[in-house]
Amino acid sequence: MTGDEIGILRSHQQGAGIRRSGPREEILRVFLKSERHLSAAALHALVKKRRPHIGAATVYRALKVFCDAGLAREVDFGDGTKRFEHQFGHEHHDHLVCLRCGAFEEIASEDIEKRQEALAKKHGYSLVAHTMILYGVCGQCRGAK
Amino acid sequence: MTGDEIGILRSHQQGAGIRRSGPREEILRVFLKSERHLSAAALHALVKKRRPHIGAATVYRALKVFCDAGLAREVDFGDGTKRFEHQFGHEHHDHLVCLRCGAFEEIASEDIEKRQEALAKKHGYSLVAHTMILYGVCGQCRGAK
DNA sequence: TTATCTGCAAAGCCTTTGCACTTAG
DNA sequence: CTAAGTGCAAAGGCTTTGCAGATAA
Repeated sequence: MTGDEIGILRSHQQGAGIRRSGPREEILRVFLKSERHLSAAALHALVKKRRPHIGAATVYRALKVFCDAGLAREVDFGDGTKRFEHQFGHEHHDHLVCLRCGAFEEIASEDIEKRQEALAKKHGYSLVAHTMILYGVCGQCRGAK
Repeated sequence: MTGDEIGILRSHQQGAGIRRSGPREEILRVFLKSERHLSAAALHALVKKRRPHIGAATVYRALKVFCDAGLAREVDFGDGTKRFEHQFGHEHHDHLVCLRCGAFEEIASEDIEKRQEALAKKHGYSLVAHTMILYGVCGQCRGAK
C-alpha cells in the first residue's frame, strides 16, 4: 500500500465533521490489502487478527465512510450478504457470477456503459451509478456436468 | 386476470411433487392483480385483506414457487428488501431508479442484452440471467432542486 | 471542552424454519 | 394413507442503534 488511500480518506474527512481514528485507518489498511470482494463479517475477522478489540459495528461504520469517500463500493450478489470492494486505482467493472460454484469474475464493457448512459437520458434521468450482474454457468462447471 | 396464470402454476406443479392449494392460488391472484413491484410484506398485507388467516411464511413460500414456475422474478434495489414482480406476458426489462425520490421505471435495451450475452461467452460462461439497475436522478427531482 | 468515535450488547428487519395440524391426491 | 401445505411462533442472519466511556481537534 502506498499510503495515498489514507490520504484520500483524510481529505474526504476534511470538513465533513469526520475525525481521524486509529481503528478506522487500520480497517482501511486491512481492507485494501485483502481480496477485493469481502463481506463485512469477513473483513471484521481479518481486522480482529491484528486488533482483537475492534467490534463489528465499527467495521460497518467504517465501510460506510469508505463508500462515501469513494474508496469502496457495495456489491450485492443477491445472497443476502452485502460485499464491499475497494475502488482505489481500479477501473469500473461489473460482475459475472457462476450459479453453480459461486465463482465470479469482473467484467467491463465500455459499449454497455455508453448505452446505459443513453438509456437513462432517454428517460429524463441523469445517470449516477449502476449495478449489473450477469449470472451463468462457468466453463468448468459445464464441463463437469 | 384470465386464469391462464393459474394454469401455468398448475402445470408447473405437475410432477414436481407440488400440490394445489387454495391459499397459494389466492396469493397468486392477488399478486397478479397488484402493482408490479411488491415486497413480500406488502403482498402479505394485501392477501390478508381477503384471507386474514394466511400467514407471512405462506406468502414467502408461495413466492418461491412462483419464481420457480417463471411467473415471478425477484428484484433487489439494494434497500434490504426483496421485491417481486410478475412476469406473465411481460417482456424482460431492467430498472432505472431515482436516488432522490425512489421512483423507478422499467427499461429495456436489446442492444445491451446482446452485449451481455457476448461478454459472458467471452469469459466462457453460458448466460442464464442478469440484473441491471441504473441509479440516477429523475427529471422532476433535478428540476425541484 | 465538545463533538465524534468506539465497543459492547441489544434491538431491528427481513426471511426462514420447526412443529403440529390440515389437506390434496 | 402419505406427503405436501399451512399458520403460528420462534429462530436466524445480517445490519443498525443506544449508550457510556474514550478520543481527536
